[in-house]
Amino acid sequence: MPKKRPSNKDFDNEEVFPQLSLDCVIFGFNDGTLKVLLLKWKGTEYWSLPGGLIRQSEDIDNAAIRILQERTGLGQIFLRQFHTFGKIERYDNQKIISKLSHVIDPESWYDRAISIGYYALVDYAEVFPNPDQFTDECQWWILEEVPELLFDHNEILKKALHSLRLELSYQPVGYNLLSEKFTMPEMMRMYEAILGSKIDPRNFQKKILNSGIVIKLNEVKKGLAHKSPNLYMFDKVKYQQILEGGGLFII
Amino acid sequence: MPKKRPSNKDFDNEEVFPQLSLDCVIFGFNDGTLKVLLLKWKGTEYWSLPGGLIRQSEDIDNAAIRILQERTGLGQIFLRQFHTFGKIERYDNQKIISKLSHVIDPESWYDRAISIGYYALVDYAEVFPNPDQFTDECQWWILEEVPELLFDHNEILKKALHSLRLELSYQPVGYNLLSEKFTMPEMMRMYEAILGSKIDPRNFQKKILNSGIVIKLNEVKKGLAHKSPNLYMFDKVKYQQILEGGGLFII
DNA sequence: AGTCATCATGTACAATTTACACAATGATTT
DNA sequence: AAATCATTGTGTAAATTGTACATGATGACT
Repeated sequence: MPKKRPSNKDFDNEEVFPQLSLDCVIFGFNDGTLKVLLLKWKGTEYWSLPGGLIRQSEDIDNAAIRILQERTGLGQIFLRQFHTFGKIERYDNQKIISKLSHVIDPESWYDRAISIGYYALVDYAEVFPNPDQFTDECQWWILEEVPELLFDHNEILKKALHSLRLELSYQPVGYNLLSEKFTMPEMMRMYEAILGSKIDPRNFQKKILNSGIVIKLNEVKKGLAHKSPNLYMFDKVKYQQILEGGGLFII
Repeated sequence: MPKKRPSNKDFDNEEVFPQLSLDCVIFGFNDGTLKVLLLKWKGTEYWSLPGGLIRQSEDIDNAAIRILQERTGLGQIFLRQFHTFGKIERYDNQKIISKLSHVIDPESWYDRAISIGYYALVDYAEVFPNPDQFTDECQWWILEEVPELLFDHNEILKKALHSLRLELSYQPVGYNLLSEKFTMPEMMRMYEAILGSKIDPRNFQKKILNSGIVIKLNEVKKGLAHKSPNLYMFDKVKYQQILEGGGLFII
């Protein structure tokens, strides 16, 4: 079915896997809402998820780490492979080519590609968004306000969020979305943002403290408009114990 | 890193994705234990999971369905994509070539391949195991007795089982592992086999009946050595409702 | 000094999960 | 025909977990 199948090269002249790509859903948390990092393609108003190709010389997990590094500047990342997308018609190829022909070379474009999806949780405050060579903007979007994306990226995002929610329900996930020190309401709002529902603060606090994954500090967060909330940190040892098995946790 | 990159063909002369494969972990349940369908490579004593290549003309889900159909004869299948394996050194390539050089052509063999893993749950009694063109035996193995497998297939199997266990705990998965009519102890032993732990029969029965996914029939299973157990069936409507969303459920 | 939004906290009730033992069945043996 | 034996089927009480809910304390701002 594909018309052309040139041997693909990436830009370091590193050989890459043909017809295979990797897409990253990068979640951040700020101001009480979940955010996603999106890229705007050069000379267009079209947005997509960050992604890239997989080099012959790297593990796919490392490809995801590299792409994340390039887009966010972060080295310490929570990453999960969540699904591989391989429908024949993931999106309308002609439409994509017509939208992006000034950036991509239609001659070296495959009719079909399979994409491996990863999602990442990062500390919003430490990210320096960085466009790639196809794009001229890299920006956080509020999850609920994400526009129509190129390719099948809305579906990928939806599936990533679904996987994140599932994971959250049986594992503590927050580590990388919050700053090192955080308040209980911050953590609670993060859970609310991910799950998309309200949580009772008393029950939440009880549950989190009972699990032992956080340590209460003798410090409060000053400078807010109201009562200064107490600060907490994750108990890294306990946290890791609970995460035991399953997934890629780089720290 | 790969030395050769020929355009790969499969045997219907259908073009396939290069450097990409698909592996299936096919679970069955019989005689109180979980079983896995394995293939023995021609002229060797080496076993592997069933697998294959992905055609340019099919969705990856359909590739998995096709492979399953070819190995088991079954059309109605419960399938889940659970992970994509993409380490550089998933296994020792030279070792594989030396073991299988009489079956595979080392010239058309990639130095590296990425494999998409699916697991399937099938009704043991209805499967007709069927080797492929590289193998001369297709057989059920008891999960605990699975030998050392070719490639990284022991790891893939381990991850599949892990995913199945996770899924079992939030979805009623049994439908496809049991015959149409089954007894409560059979169902319980299936859960025990998957989870690898004992379950209290009174609590199990209570839970399953309360969930409403099974219907008690006015029939017992005769011919056993002891008291004839009652038969049950799944309530398909209820079952589907509970499965709502998430995953590939082919029926 | 008063106002106000936010933070911190405990108890009672409901729901769920866990632990646990014995009588009934029906094929097999004596 | 009676006894044996492995297996099936069933209920209750205790413990645990989850849920619902309201008020006083704080600290910046006016």
